[in-house]
Amino acid sequence: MGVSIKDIAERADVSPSTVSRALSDHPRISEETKRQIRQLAKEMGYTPSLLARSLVTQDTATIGVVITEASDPYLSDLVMSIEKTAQTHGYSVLLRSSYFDAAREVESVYAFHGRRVRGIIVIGSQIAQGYLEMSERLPPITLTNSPAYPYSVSCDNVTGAREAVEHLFNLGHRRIAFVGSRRSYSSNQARMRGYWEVLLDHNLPVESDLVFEQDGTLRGGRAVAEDLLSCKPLPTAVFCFNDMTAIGLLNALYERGVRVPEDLSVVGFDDVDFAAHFSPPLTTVRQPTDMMGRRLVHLLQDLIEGEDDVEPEMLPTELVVRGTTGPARRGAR
Amino acid sequence: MGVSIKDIAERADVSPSTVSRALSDHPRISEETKRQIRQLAKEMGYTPSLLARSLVTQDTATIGVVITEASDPYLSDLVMSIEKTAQTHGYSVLLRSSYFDAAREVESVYAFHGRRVRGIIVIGSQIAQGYLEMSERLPPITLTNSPAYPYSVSCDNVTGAREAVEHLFNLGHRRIAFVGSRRSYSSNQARMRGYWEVLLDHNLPVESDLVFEQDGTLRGGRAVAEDLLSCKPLPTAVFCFNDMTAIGLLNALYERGVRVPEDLSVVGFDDVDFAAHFSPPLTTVRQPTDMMGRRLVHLLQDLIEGEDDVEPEMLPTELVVRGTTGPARRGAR
DNA sequence: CTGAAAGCGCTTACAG
DNA sequence: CTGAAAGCGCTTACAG
Repeated sequence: MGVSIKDIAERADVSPSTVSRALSDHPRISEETKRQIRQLAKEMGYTPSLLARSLVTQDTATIGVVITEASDPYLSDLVMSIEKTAQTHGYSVLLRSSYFDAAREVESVYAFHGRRVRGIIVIGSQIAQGYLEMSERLPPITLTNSPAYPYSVSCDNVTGAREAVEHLFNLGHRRIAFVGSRRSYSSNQARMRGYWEVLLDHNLPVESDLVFEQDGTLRGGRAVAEDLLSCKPLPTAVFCFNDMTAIGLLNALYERGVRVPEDLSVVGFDDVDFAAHFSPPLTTVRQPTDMMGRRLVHLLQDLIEGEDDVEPEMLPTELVVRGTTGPARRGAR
Repeated sequence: MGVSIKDIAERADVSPSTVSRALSDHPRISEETKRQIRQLAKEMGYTPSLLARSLVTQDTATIGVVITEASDPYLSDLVMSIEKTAQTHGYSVLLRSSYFDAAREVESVYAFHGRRVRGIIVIGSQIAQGYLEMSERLPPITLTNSPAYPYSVSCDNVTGAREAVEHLFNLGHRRIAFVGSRRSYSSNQARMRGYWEVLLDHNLPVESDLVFEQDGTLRGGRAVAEDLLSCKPLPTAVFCFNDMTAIGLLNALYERGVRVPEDLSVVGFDDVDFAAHFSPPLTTVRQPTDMMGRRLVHLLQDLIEGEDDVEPEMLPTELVVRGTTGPARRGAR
């Protein structure tokens, strides 16, 4: 159907080998021949089949990215950063969603392998350590926020969460709630741990009815408001798993006439683009999203090149204090 | 390196052809042989190379998606919808960003062609009609919001914009500003046209200093506030190219003490997820994002299958009135 | 400087 | 029911 190297060879009256070499600028082909063949290739609208090339070179120059779902700007920013870095390094990226389902995640990984990607990045893996037991025939796999997995790039979720909760504590808050995400999520576990640690450090009781499990979405944040407001005594502050949850919650609070931060302080996590654009602007923990994308690709690159003695990476977060946190209500102390 | 059909053939003491057929459940292979070979394949950790298969079947079962940049939730939602639909139809998706640059866009299209994708979706094309003059050797290309291009899925930007501006007019607004995006953007042109049409319909002057060119980002929306507020007399309402612009603007207005909607009404476009979660919730024009993604893939599918007599599709929008629009200030009428 | 040949890992008519 | 052969579109030692 398309134009092949053979077609060009015929027209140029040379062998296919020569065409191949001319096109890849092989040193031992005469300039004259090269010029002629390049010209012909252009005329005939030739685009080399990377498919065929990959088969012989054993290099598809492709990486696969498994994402849970991109309805979270943090995740799409991460994907963009990965794609950008990958492209810089000459890789194409294949994308696939797992919809938070372990089976679909694994299926995607195998589908990628079938396409002979050089490496795979799984964002928000549901099985994390599970890859250690199946990595026999698979290409290198890199994970986010799974610091126990040897090939991973995480942000320091525990410390980030600690800083957020310390911040609340320092503002005088003593009843601090946590709205988490899915339990299977390692980043959720880490952030919850940070939350607990601070409470314990300050001899505050860890009350299970101040801990809520949600799904990291706007809707989840909205949905939790009801339960949160029926706690008694009311918490004076809430630390949320991520910005989406925080914003959903803020919205529901606003509708109910709960003032932020006067009645309730709220902290998010991620510092997505529009967190700063919310009113009041959201206090949150910034993740080095762009950096994570870059490190993820570089780590994968190292693994692809056979570099084996790599370490899990842990990137620092940064507390960004804005308008949704303030001193605890007097009466509540 | 990996396990191939040949390796299995040797171990099973049959020919590679038989292995291939057994694995693809060919009817004329004995059940016994099939079972044995499947078993062996599993044991040996065989994953067929779709690369090799594609080369012979001339079908990579892959489509390419060119995106401008996913920092806009509308765009990432669209990509997700495309990916979901593509996966349902057995296609993998290759992703690439153009960063609003025509050259990078075209480069991406050719890169996809090199990988022999079956079709390409370009979101937010910078060259639109340009594809008509180069489609000779390329796979089918489908565009968004370029209704003049024969293979496209658009939402009815003109009508959507008209409804937004009519809504403002009906609230008594007579000085209505427009904050647009890049001029090269066909959806921007269409929305601007809708804006103009309504003004003309009502014999309102079209004032060029009420029309601003921005870039469709939060930052762009923020940046325009200064200029907008220096118009005299002040406009009483603003129609924005998209929700990101509107939210950036709202934020800057809030900081300056301009009340919305009392002092200024604001309308967005897209109805991204968190538009409803903003406070006040954003009045906007809803795009059928999910539907667009599905139609885009189906259209591409038709073209791939040789279905030639397709029509550009135009999907309806829906005005969603929420909290950022209200009656014009008395004095301003 | 150029060509013939083998091979990447599959599929699929063509025989038997 | 199974195999040998050709071929998809390239690259790359091996010769000359």
